[in-house]
Amino acid sequence: MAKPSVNAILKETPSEGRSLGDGAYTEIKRRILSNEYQGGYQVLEDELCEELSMSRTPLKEALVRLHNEGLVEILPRRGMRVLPLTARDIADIYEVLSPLELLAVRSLAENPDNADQVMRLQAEVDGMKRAMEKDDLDAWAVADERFHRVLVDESGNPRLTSAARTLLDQSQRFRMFTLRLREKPVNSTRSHERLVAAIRRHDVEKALEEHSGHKTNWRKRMQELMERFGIRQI
Amino acid sequence: MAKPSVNAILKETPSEGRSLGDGAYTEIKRRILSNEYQGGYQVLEDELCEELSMSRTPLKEALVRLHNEGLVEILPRRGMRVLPLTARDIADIYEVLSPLELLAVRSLAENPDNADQVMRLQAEVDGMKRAMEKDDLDAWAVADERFHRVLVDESGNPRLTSAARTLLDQSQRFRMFTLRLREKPVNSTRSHERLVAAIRRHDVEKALEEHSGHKTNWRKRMQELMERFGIRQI
DNA sequence: GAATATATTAACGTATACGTAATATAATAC
DNA sequence: GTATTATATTACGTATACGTTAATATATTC
Repeated sequence: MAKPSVNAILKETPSEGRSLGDGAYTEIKRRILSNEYQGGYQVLEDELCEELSMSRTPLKEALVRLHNEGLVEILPRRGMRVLPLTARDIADIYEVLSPLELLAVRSLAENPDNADQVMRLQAEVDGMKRAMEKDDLDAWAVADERFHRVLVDESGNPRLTSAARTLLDQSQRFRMFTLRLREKPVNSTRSHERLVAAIRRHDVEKALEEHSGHKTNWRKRMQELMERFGIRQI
Repeated sequence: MAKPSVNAILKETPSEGRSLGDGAYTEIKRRILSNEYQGGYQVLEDELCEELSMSRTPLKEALVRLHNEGLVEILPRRGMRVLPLTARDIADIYEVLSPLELLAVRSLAENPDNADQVMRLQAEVDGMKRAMEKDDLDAWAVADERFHRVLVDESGNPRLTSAARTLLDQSQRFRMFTLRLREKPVNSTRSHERLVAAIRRHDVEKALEEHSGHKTNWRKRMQELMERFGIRQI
C-alpha cells in the first residue's frame, strides 16, 4: 500500500517550490517546524530521497539550506539530524530576536505612512481574536506566526527580515510544542492588539514598551512552563 | 601557461575546507569579500568549475550557501552574480549589526569572568596599533575584522554569532573597498581600545556608550565618504 | 570466550550523463 | 533590410554511476 505521494504535496505548494530542491526544502522544513520531525530525529539521505521521491542531488541542496538555517546538522555517513532545542537555545533565540523585532516595531511606528502596514498587522490580530472566540488554538498559532512575520517583513530592511525569519522559524518549533501546554493565549492576543494600536498612532515609546513587556513576560512564562513539565529539550 | 592551480590554494586552507564544496565556498567567499569579485560580477557555473577544477556538484553546494548568506544571486541559465551593495544596503547592514554587537558588548561586560575574552580582544587592538605604527593598512584591516569577529564569537550566544557573522561578512566588502579612501583609522583604533578597557572593568554603561558612539560616528563618516567619492554601489 | 584481524557493507562525496527549456543563430519570406 | 520562423546551442536541473572510507560484521587467533 503506497503512502500518499509526497510529489503531490510538493506540487500543492505553489508558494516557494519551483524546483525539486525547493520542494524538498519546504517540505522538510514544514515537518521540522510542525514537530513532525522532532529534535534528535535522524534519517539517512537515501531514506529521505525515497520518501520525497527524488534523487540525492536536489535533496542535498535542501539539506545544505536547512543546515545553514540551524535546523539540522549533517552527519557524515549518518544522514541528517534535526537539532534539538534546549531551554538554553530558546533563551538564546529570544535574546537575539527581541532586539530585531524591536527594531522593526520602531521602524513601523516611526513611519508616518504606515496605514497599510498597520492594516496588515491588524488583520492578523483579528485572526487571533476570531480564533480565540472559536477556541481554535491551531488557527490562533497560524495568525500569531503570521503576525510576527508581517512585523519583520514590513520593517523595510531585508537583512532584518532575513535574520528575524530564521529565528522565528527556529522558535516556531517551540511555540508549536507548547501551544497546548500553556494557558489560552488571551493576554498574548490583547498585547498584540495594544502593540498595533500604539504603532497606528505613532506612539514609538509605547510601542517599544509594549513589545518589550510582552516578550519579557512571554519568556518568563515559557521558562516556567519548561520547568513545570520538565521539558529539557524538544 | 597554466594558471596557478586553485587546488593548491584550497589545500592550503586547513581551516574550514574538508570537502571540495567547503573549499569552493571558502575560496569564492574570499574573492567576494576582498572585492576580487566585485558587485555585479557574473560568471557561469561551468566557468567556475573549470576555474576551481571541480565538478558542478560541490560547486553548486557552495553557491547555495553563498546565496543563503546574501552574497550572490543564482540566475537560471546565467550562472551566479555577486550582489552589488548600495549605500542603502550598507545602512541596512549596520542598522541590524549594531544592536547585535551591542548585545555582545553587554554580555562580555557583564561577565564577571571575562579576563580571557578581554585578552583576546586586546590582542586584536594591539594588532591594530602595531599596524598603525607601521602604516600597514592591510594588517590593520585584518586585525579590525578579527576584533569584531572575536567580539561576537565570545558573546556565548551562537545565534548572535551566526547572524552577526553574516552581516560582518557583507560589511567587509565595503570596509575593504573604503580602506584606502578614508583617513587613517587612528580614532577607530583608539575607540576600540576604550571599548576593551570598559569591558575589562565591567563598566557596562561606558562600554555600550563607547560602542554606540563609535558605530554612529563610523556610519556618518562612511556616508560622507560615499557621497564625496560618488560611490553608488560596489 | 575475549581480542584482534580481516572482510563486507553501506553511505556519502564527487563526477558524469542526460533531458529540457531558454537563448542565440541561421534561414527564409517579404 | 527587416521580420519571422526554424534550427542549433547551451546551461542548468536532476538522475545516475563510481570510488572512497567509515562502520559493522565475520573470521581468526590465543
